[in-house]
Amino acid sequence: MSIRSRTRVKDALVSTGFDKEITVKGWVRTRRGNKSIAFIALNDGSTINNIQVVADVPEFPDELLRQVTTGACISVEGILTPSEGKGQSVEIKAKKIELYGAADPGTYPLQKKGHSLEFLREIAHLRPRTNTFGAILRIRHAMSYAIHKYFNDNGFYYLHTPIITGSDCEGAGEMFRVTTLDPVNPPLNDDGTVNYRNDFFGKETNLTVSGQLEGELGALALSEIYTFGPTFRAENSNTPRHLAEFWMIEPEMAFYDIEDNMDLAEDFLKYLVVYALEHCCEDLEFLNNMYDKELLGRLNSVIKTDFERITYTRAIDILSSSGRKFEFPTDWGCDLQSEHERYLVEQHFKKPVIITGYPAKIKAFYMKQNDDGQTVRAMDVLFPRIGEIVGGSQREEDLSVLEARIKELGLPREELWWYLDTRRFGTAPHAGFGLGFERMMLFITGMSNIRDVVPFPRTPKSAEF
RNA sequence: UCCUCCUUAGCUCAGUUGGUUAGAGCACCUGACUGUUAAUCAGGGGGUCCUUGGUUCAAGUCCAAGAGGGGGAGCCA
Repeated sequence: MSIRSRTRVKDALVSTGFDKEITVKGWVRTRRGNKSIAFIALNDGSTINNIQVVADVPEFPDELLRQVTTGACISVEGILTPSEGKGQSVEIKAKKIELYGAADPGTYPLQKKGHSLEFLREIAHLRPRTNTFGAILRIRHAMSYAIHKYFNDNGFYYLHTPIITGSDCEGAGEMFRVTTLDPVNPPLNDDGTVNYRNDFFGKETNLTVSGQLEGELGALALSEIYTFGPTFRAENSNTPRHLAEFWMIEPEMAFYDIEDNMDLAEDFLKYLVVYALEHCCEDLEFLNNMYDKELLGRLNSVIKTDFERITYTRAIDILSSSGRKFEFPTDWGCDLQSEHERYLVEQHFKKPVIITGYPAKIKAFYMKQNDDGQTVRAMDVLFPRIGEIVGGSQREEDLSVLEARIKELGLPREELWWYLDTRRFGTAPHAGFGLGFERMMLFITGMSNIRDVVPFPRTPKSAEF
């Protein structure tokens, strides 16, 4: 028999093939019992639930059972039977137990009792074996799949935008440099600056902070594309909502205006929530019970409600006439701060809010300018607890307007020649947005720290594992 | 980067006004128990009180600096 032939715990738990021999493999969560009988809770990650293995102690070598402790990995051959005890419907009467790997109980860091999330972050190599992280990682997989499924089913093409970029004008944040030059003794120009002509790419390169500009190139050929890949920001952001390495989904669509863009974002977000509720029910129930009693209620309410759509100007009016004292000013032209966004979403509307029509001067160069000459067709989707989860816009497709804007902001026009070419040749109205995958995961799982919804978080001063 | 709080056993935490040998629960080890459910019961081992310096007759406790972590803010997704 091949070593991989096994019944997954998930399948065994719902099987009615009683009195037949099956093999399960996994990691021991707990072992209870006495001199004559042992109960082993076994988990293989296929589900949050464990299967109970029952062993008649005298039938197994002492040495073997002594090593079947929390954390050990074993293979069990036995008979699937309806459980004699309460608490589970099926169990396995063990006939043969093979120990793949012991886990010294004195030094194995994970215990049957709950650990703090802070402690688990220090042992991120082992935390996937906990109920919490098993659930989160299964949900993370399901959400990744749902993203691809949604776009595929709606005629979008998955475009792979580059991870290494020679463009430093994306303007989304500080970048990580990519180089093969000797950091101790790099070649220098006469003026003392680093000479990148001899670097691997012959120019200065960085890790991408956004695939949007390249995404637009794809949309202006394939009509509807999306990207879904890692994104890197070297900002010194120390918050529960920021990572230095995170995943971003960026759909980009030709022949969409800002209204179509909002419709897509709202439909997409609701689709993901529905998908999670339908496919990750047990994991979500666990998270609801252990971490956030309002999680399921919140998820269910979001899919039933229309997102509130307001302009920036209206948002400022609401904030100014709210009678609330904010730390930051709410004058027209000021950027909305966290406290403003939270007030709008959590106090005023009590549901997701999409804000459009931001002042041009606080938004990026590529956003479509409105006829008022003041505002741009930007949109931010604000979620309860998370804040900004989506940021997007209709793009400026008019070459002369775009060039004027680039000049106004002092951006390096020459480096954007390829981007501007799309407006020069067969330009089209188009729009798109970016969704932070881990921010979506925060909302879906109810976790409060973004470091707990990614397997191996990278944050300032932290790149362990 | 700024503000603020925290750091005591493997984990979670208590430790009074500065005062003898620093405690608890869980975990671990030993033993008891023939269906357990975070099993239960009895016993046992286990400490660089984050680091460095200072105040004091005396510091886990007070002061200063540093390190690590949490929360809030900024930047953003």
